[in-house]
Amino acid sequence: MARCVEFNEVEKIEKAMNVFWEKGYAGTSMQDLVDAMQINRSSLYNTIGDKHQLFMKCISTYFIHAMEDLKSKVALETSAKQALVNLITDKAIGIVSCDKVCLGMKTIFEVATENQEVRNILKVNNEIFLAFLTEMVQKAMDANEISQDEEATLVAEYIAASFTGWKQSYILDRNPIRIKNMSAFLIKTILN
Amino acid sequence: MARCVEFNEVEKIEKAMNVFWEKGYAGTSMQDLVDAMQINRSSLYNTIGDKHQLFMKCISTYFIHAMEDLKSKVALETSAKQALVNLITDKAIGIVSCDKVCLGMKTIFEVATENQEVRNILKVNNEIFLAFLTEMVQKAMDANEISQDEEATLVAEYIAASFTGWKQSYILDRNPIRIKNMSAFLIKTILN
DNA sequence: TCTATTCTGAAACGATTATTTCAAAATAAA
DNA sequence: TTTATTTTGAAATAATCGTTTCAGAATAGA
Repeated sequence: MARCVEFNEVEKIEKAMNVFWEKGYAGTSMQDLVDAMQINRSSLYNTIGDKHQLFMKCISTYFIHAMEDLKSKVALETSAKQALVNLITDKAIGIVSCDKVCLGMKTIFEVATENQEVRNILKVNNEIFLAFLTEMVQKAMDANEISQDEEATLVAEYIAASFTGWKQSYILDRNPIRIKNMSAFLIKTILN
Repeated sequence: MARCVEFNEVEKIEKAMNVFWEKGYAGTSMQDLVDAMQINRSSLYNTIGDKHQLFMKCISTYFIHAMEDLKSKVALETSAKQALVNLITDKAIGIVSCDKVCLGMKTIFEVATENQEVRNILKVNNEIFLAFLTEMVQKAMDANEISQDEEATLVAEYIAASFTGWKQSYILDRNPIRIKNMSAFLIKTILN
């Protein structure tokens, strides 16, 4: 009976995601968003909602992509330990090959402390990631590839926390060697 | 010949610092600042400058306080290793006893990537902190209190990066035990 | 007390903020 | 083609943004 939406929502969300990624939540204006998304202001409000709702969709999309990327890379490896080493090395490379701050990390420090809803979606997604990591660590332990002195959960959390620390270091120093050394050190101390 | 400034600048800067600390740079308005500082808008612009200049002063003040705090705590300890253990433990406790994000960390992720001047002041102060940490690690190595397998600089950077990672974890999970376990694990793997 | 200078308070600045409104264009079914 | 419904574009909204202006209050030296 009526006209249909003309734009691809997923595609537009991804464009919005990149703006938030670059400027942060408070630093991004609706004007920035409609410019980047190439969508009309009222279409945006009609189909997606306000700034906060759009942001939530962006965060979700971001994590879906991140997990897909992660799983595709791990899937190729049969040894759990080697998969972990690859994952850590890959993260270290990822950190130094992009000067932007990962949207997840940026959001944790900018909005998660004040906005309950944002904190919650980050928390949930982080737990999915941690569960995935824990499973890998546990597999490596079961296969006797790495030490079983610590609990798998702790090791997984420790690895995840390291990534954020490396990014902080790289934002300030822009020194890829430091990140490489830290990742090598993490691998050495954990996966022995 | 003329009237003098009536307010204590240092005192006002500290009040401004707390606002930025809570709301971030973009999230803080000049209105928020004049309200918290209890100072007139024009007095603020006359004596301190615009938002950016005020922010820079806040960052400086923040780091001065942080370093003073750090040095006073370390000064009491004679063993370099024990001083390191205390420092790490203390940081872990600090992270879980405040739901706010450390102003330094918050700023690194919010503004440092885009604003050269902010990045630079953070970088300089971070290097002072790292130099201080490195010296402690080196002393502990020289005294044969900890392993000398790694370079002192790397160990110091690794410790500093861990703090940021722990904060990220705590923002999401609010789980003090996790932070305690991670700090214990760091101490165990590094200071042996 | 007078005068020169500076600080102070409040109002005003134009630009931008997020969001809403509404007439006109578009389109799917009748 | 007509009609009912929805999208779209642009303008308008009221609020807030960072910053400036300026008359008047305050004060230190003459």
